[in-house]
Amino acid sequence: MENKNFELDERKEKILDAIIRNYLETGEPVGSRTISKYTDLNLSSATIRNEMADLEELGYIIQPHTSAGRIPSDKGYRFYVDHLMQEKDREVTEMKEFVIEKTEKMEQVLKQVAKLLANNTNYATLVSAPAYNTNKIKFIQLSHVDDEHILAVIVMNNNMVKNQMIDVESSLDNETLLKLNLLLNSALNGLSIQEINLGTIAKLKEQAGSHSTIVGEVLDALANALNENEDLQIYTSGATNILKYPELSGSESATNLLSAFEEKEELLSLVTESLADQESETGIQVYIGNEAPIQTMKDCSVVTATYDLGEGVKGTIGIVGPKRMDYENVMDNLKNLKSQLDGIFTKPRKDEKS
Amino acid sequence: MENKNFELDERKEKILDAIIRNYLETGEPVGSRTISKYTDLNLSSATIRNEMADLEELGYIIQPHTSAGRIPSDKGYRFYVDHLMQEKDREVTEMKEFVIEKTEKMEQVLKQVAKLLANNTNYATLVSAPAYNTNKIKFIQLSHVDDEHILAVIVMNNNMVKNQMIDVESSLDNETLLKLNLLLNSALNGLSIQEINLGTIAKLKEQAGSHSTIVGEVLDALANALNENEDLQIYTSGATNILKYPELSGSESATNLLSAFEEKEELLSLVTESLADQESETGIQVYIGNEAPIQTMKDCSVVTATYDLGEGVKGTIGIVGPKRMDYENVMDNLKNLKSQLDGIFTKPRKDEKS
DNA sequence: GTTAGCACTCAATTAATTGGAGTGCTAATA
DNA sequence: TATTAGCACTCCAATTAATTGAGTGCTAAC
Repeated sequence: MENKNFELDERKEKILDAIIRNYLETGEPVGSRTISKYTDLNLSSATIRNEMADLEELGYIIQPHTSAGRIPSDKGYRFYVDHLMQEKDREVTEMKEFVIEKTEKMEQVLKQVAKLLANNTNYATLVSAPAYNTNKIKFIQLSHVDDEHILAVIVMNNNMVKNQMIDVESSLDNETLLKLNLLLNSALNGLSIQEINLGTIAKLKEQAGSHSTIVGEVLDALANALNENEDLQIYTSGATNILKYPELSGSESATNLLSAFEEKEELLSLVTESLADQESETGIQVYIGNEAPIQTMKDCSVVTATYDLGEGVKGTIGIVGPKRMDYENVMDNLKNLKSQLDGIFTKPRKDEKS
Repeated sequence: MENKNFELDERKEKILDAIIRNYLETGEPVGSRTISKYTDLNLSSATIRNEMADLEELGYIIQPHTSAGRIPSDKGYRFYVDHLMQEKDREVTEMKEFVIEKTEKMEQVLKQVAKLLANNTNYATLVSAPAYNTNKIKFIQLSHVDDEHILAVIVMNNNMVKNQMIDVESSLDNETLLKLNLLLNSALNGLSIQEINLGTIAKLKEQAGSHSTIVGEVLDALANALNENEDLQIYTSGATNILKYPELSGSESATNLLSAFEEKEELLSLVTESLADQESETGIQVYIGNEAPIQTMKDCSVVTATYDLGEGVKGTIGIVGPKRMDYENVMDNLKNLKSQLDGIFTKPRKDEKS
């Protein structure tokens, strides 16, 4: 009655909690007798039955068929995640196995994170590379490769490097190349991709004079190189874990899920959605069943965390599994990895041997 | 009797052929009555039965259980592939859908090839990036990025580009950098990775004088960049197709296969093996059942083709599916793609619009 | 408000039944 | 001697029937 929430009194909450916990463990519909013993409420199964009937009416649990036990509904899971689940706030340092090897290559790290998470949770995981669209150009260089090709090397703020080969009609002499280099650098250095607008471009081409076509190509290449790579940098692991859960592997949705993880294109919308959805203070989002951003995952639960490298550069870590998911463990893991990733690539790393 | 092969007379061959073709189509064990009608031999089912008994004794076909039809054994498939199958030698040009969009990026092309093949065959496919270890260095450039970093850009013969960021203690002035560039290029241009031996290195370091540590780092970076990428460049597609075939998806081997395609590490040995196994004049290898290079695929058939970019640079295209595989179609597709890939990256490409 | 008791329901397991495709063998046929 | 028709036999696969048991809802007593 005096509980903060109107629908459920404390006893109902406890019973719901017990039902869900039990179901998470066993995966079997749970009956009144089980609860009667499982809890410390000292109530008979008959009483539990009455309460369960109420809980079902309120939509928190479901009976797969008459004369079966109850399983949590989406609403039930939601309530569990929001109110019942106790988040274990272990300190990060406790978990030795989680220490990420600091490698030069971001790619390696992210792959490793995906794998680590999959191993720890037994669900399917994905990690998106950070979206560097606010990142700035640090340095551009055109080099003569052979008579028909110029190589454009672009270095970004975070020391990410992009290459683009450019075909040219006729060979350029060194002097022109040097001039173009100078021109491009003075015009573009310090700008982010968004900041390169039509004005900048027009001005640049004007200054380039007879070589404006080359400049145009460089700009195309720039946009090209940066977009293309951002588009689809998602690392996944443990997709086959999906098959471990009968509630998923049975239906054809399992195949769709596996395909999604193989093609990765569909996962992109999951990432963007989750990046947009950051209301919670923890930076962790939970999608249950139909709440999931993409239809393919309507029979799953999806938990995502957004890691933040500072300056608006963000990426996503995600876990996809059955609704009957060990939310506590999953969120714990995510929180942990998130805190380790936050800032890892921008932080100075002086402790390396080489 | 006067047949080139000792075990089977012509009639038995025809019957075996009919059995296998029928089984490839239907996936069901095939009985004597079916064959009696299917072929133009005009034999009664009883006669066929006798012949089938012989074929079984010789090991070409198998009876799943008494009172079932026969299915091909591994030996049967092998005979089919080697002697019975007719390879349709369509000209390449016929197949419009196969035209590969010529993109700048090798990666894109290979991904596309994998996908194309998976779509055309409904099996799982993999494409390995070519091993460029015999490829030569075309051009090296060190650039000043900031006070603590130098960027090494290495362009190979085939216009492949590698980057490696190098940490330096203290900033180098432009002149030194220019000198180093000159030195590195004159020493290393035209060499393949194998050709850079200790002598070259010692000499190079000597010439570099006080900057020999930098040179060392560049060489490390070089080896590093080139090895690392060669290690594990395998593109896959259609792995989930495996689930379409009951004989695979039933057992747990399906999960193992899917994992192998997800992790990709295991596939590496498949690639190396198939590169080693090139006896056939067509450049295509067929592994049936236990012949497969890796244990995970013992219940499958694996067909690989080796494409050749010239100068010893080679890669593999592979298909993994059930033993009951449409070998003709698969080999046709592989031959086709192989011929399109052969030399594609080294050939001059003048027909592009830009 | 709680509980014991009882009749009822329904999935899941196991057992029994049947149908049919296919074989192997034998004896007749060309 | 090779081929074929005929028949008894085998065994999987699919169907139906019987059994079990966990769990419920309801009622009446505490």
